[in-house]
Amino acid sequence: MKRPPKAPSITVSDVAREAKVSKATAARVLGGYGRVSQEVRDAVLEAAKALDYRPNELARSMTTGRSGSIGVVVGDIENPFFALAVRGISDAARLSGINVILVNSGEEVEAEKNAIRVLMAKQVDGLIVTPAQSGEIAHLEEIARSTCPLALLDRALPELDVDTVTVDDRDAALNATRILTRAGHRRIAYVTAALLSGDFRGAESHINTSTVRERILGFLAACREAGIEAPERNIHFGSGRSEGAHAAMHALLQSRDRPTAILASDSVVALDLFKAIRQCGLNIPRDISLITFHDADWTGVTTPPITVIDQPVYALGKSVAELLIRRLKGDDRPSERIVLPTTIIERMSVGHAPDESGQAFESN
Amino acid sequence: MKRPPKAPSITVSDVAREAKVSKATAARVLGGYGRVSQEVRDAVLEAAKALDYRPNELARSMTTGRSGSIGVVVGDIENPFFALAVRGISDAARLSGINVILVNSGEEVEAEKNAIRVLMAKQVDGLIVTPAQSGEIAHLEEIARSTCPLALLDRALPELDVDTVTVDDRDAALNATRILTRAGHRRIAYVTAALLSGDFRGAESHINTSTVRERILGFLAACREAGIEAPERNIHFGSGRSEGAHAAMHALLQSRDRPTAILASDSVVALDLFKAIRQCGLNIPRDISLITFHDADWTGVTTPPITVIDQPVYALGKSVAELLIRRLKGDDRPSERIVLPTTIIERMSVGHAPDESGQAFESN
DNA sequence: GTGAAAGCGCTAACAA
DNA sequence: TTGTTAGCGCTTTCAC
Repeated sequence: MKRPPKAPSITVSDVAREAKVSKATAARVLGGYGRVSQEVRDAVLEAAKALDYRPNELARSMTTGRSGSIGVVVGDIENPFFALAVRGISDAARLSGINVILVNSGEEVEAEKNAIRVLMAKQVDGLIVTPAQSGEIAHLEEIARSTCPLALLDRALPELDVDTVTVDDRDAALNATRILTRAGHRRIAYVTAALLSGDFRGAESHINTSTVRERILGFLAACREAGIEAPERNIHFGSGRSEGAHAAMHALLQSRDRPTAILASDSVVALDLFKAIRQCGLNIPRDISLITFHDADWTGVTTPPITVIDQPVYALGKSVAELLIRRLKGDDRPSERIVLPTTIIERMSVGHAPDESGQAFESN
Repeated sequence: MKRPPKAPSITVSDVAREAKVSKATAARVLGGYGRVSQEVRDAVLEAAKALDYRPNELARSMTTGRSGSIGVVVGDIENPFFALAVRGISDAARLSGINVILVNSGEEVEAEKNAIRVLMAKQVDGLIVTPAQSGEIAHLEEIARSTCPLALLDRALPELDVDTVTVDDRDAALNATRILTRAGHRRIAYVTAALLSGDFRGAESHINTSTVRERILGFLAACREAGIEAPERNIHFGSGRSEGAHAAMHALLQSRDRPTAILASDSVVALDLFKAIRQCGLNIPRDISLITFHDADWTGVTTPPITVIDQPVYALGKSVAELLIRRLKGDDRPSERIVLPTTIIERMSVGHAPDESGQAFESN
């Protein structure tokens, strides 16, 4: 069977001719707008079926200006957190008959910029983004200024007044850290894959990715509450999946004053930490305690199972999509910032801090 | 700041007027085709920048017939297997400047059909699909007959003569099962999330999703080789994430003649099995051995770590995308079926079969 | 209720 | 090299 060089696709005109009506009339019934008599409608539909007519969405979008799809830019679709959030978005979108075009930024601003450019060029009706870096948001500000609705997922940007859905990161970090301090830990590390742009030391309020800032604020608050000095020394950025990060993790675990407890920013980081802890011959929870954000599947099956901060990830995606879709439908209330609550699932990865003599107590 | 009701976007004509050239000339430099003198080009580019011109991809696609994007339909983006394969596809696509539109079918044929319809309507240049069900492939056959290149990922369809990339599932299942039989196991179960359409008993050759069929063939071959009778009794379909599947899993593990070893079809099923095994108070590998397809992250950190079939998942995605992109570029060699090799990573989840008296030996 | 005609923003023949 | 002129397939006035 040979492939014809070009697909001679059936158009509205073809259907109109077949049904012996005008192009406009055929278009009306095929496009589902305007008023058409029942008889004519039936005739057109029959002709369409006979000819196997398929609408050309592109042409439709071009005239209407609407594409019926929204663009979603996430940091890393391989992270179960995003995978689940995306399902929340997809489900909500499907309910409204809206398609989702998904692009991965790999947490790189350039990729993010490019993705947004492409999506805009494809005339998406709206955009959902998890900003990769808080430093460079000019491209997002531009969208916010435009007529294309933008919504932020998981990471708020204070200077961007758009619909945003996040979780109460500060509270979550606070509560998680308290579990650690109450177990007697003093050397507690917060380990995140996020990159820090510029210097940090005490300038936590200048971190403008909300997720990162809020968590650090919660972490520090709990530490200070427990009278821990200079807790900010124990915040470790950039623990993503790189050689350097891996090495840094090992260095951290093998240093003389290694932390006795760690709070991980996501399940991917936590898994890396878990592996590194093992490789260093350390035992959870005897030598070191671990709590992580995100109740990933595997956290319940390790030995010991990991205590986690359970975020309503699916709801996060669902809500942000609903917010965006409401905008698409013309709602123009002032932008909303929804903060979803988290809970902590206590499992077995937190133990008492080893005492100064080096002897350890088990617990939990 | 008020939002204007409509975006008066800058068009080629606007740029042409500003640069004092014809629309065609402006279009040539903006679209990057045809020949234009350097001076004129600069003038147009400058005008475009001054006006902040953004091309309308939709309009472009409509005239060229090409959209510069490919559609990808996967079963479940939350499955790390697909997430990784999708990254392979995305990376390959990016290298060719092609965009990826991703849709989740949720392993449902209706959703798959719908996704394909939408993608075609959006004029994607090509399609990559992991067919949800082998029974209903009329919609895929239709694409195959059309001018839109189609490529299959991970699951081959014998009656569909299109580019396909899979792994050597039969060989993988054969080798994995042999590890089990050699450890003395006789009651070995194969557990898969796949649904069986129609009856099964001995009719394995009628299963037309290659992945499922090939694995079963390999599994059965190894069982027969070991002299195990009626091994097909131990094949369990439909172990996805449903109430029923969960119950069935527990029933299987608690039955009098429960298997002493299990081969799982993917890491999601394996994790569920792992949890169920624990809940039933069984111990791996003492009471039951476990091997799974896909070297998911977590399989190395459980106690014990799980022996896995390591599939080249990223390469799977990358290859299929490369094949498809080659087609887009006009290559019309006969369709190719690439089968990638797998390896087995032996960890600690396989033990000797308990002897008939019920006493167990540990091993591995 | 129906039809004729004018575009949407772009590319692609064809002339000049 | 540049400009002119048609469309792509659809929606949308605006008459009839």
